[in-house]
Amino acid sequence: MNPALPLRILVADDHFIVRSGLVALIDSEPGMKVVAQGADGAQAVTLYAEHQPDVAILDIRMPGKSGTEAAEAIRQVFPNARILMLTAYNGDEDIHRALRAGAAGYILKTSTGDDLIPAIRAVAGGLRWIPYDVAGRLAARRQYETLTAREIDVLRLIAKGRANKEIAAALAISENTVKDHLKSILGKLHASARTEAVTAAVQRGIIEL
Amino acid sequence: MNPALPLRILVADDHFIVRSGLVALIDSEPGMKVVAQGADGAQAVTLYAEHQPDVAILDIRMPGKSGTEAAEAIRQVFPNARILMLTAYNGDEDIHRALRAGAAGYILKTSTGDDLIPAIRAVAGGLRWIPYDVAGRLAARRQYETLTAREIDVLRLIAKGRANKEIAAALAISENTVKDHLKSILGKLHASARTEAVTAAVQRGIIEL
DNA sequence: GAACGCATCCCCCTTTCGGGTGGTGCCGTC
DNA sequence: GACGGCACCACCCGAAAGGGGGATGCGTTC
Repeated sequence: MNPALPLRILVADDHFIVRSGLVALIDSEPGMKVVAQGADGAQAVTLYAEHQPDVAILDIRMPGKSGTEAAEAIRQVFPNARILMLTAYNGDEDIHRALRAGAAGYILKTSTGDDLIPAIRAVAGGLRWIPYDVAGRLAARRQYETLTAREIDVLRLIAKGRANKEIAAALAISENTVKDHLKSILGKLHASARTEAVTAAVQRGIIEL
Repeated sequence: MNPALPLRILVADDHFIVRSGLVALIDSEPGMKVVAQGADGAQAVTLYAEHQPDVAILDIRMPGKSGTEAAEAIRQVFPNARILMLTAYNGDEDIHRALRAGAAGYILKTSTGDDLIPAIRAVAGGLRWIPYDVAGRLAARRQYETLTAREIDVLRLIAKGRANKEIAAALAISENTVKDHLKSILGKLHASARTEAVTAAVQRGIIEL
């Protein structure tokens, strides 16, 4: 990477105002500039392939394809993609998801330019950027298994308040099978009741409300 | 208000990046400029009194004193304060709280400059500014009664997946009473099961996950 | 003081849920 | 071909949920 050339950056966030803030902060910094902007994960993937920037800054929560999904999609095609995940929340789940999806670092939306710019440079240089206060929490984080497509189908209907019998009718399967999927969901999410499963899944970004 | 003088604007948002975006968008617009920035509701109140801007743009959700609380505090001292509420979410509950707190307008963080600038001018001119889709929802909005404080206590524990018996123990009341509150919650939110009540309440901004 | 909302408690009942055990067929991996 | 994961189905059973009913006390509002 030639230090004489400015860092080329892609930003993706569903909030136009946030994108404007990022652009303002980045473009006013010598040696880096925003070359593309997207409003959701799907756009981020397309724009990444088109511009192949040095760093992609993705909001972790976006409508449609989320930042994590976009990161996974990008890194399937460009395994060396350097991704900096942006989030409004400081929850462990978001952070872990970001890193698992292949992000090299993450920053909070509360970050000032004094934090954002070094983070971008670090990620561009192939380093990781993880805020100190949560680096330790990550290791002790509780693991959970991934849900299958069918389990997520069931979970979405559970979130709508549907009873097992109604879910069975909607998916054209037996109520026993719905219960089977539910058992599996409860086990994987370490939940003891359907309501807890739904809130846990929402917090982890598995489903949306 | 003299049209020759630029509109003086206060922005308050806990996300530095969002503040930067607002400043960039506003200051690049002729006839308006940001005169003060705050990171929470308390700062917004102090800065408002200090600068007495033409328009205050407040994030509805901030740590400590929220945007709605700040708006109420400001309008107690300055009843003619023109407040534009900013939010990432468009839950009905947020919108109602904002308008009830005395906000003249309401914009989403997804808004572009083409939406933000007219909103500021409208509010500065003493008009209301409600996004079209929000206005429609407000009119056609499914009416639901407000929950009591105790019902929200119960609902929060339900959202955590607690059983009625556990909730009774946590709140030091009888399980029958918990069931009574739940019955009331289900009726008020037009839900048929506790899980649906939780998702409906989250979507309306009554509780958070 | 009557009416009302709120919080509290109690009973009843039926349905649903959650957890256990068992099985089949399919598909991909080792 | 054996193994594991997945989707599917079945049965049992105790616990939990939810939908009725009625009741008390305590404030506030009319």
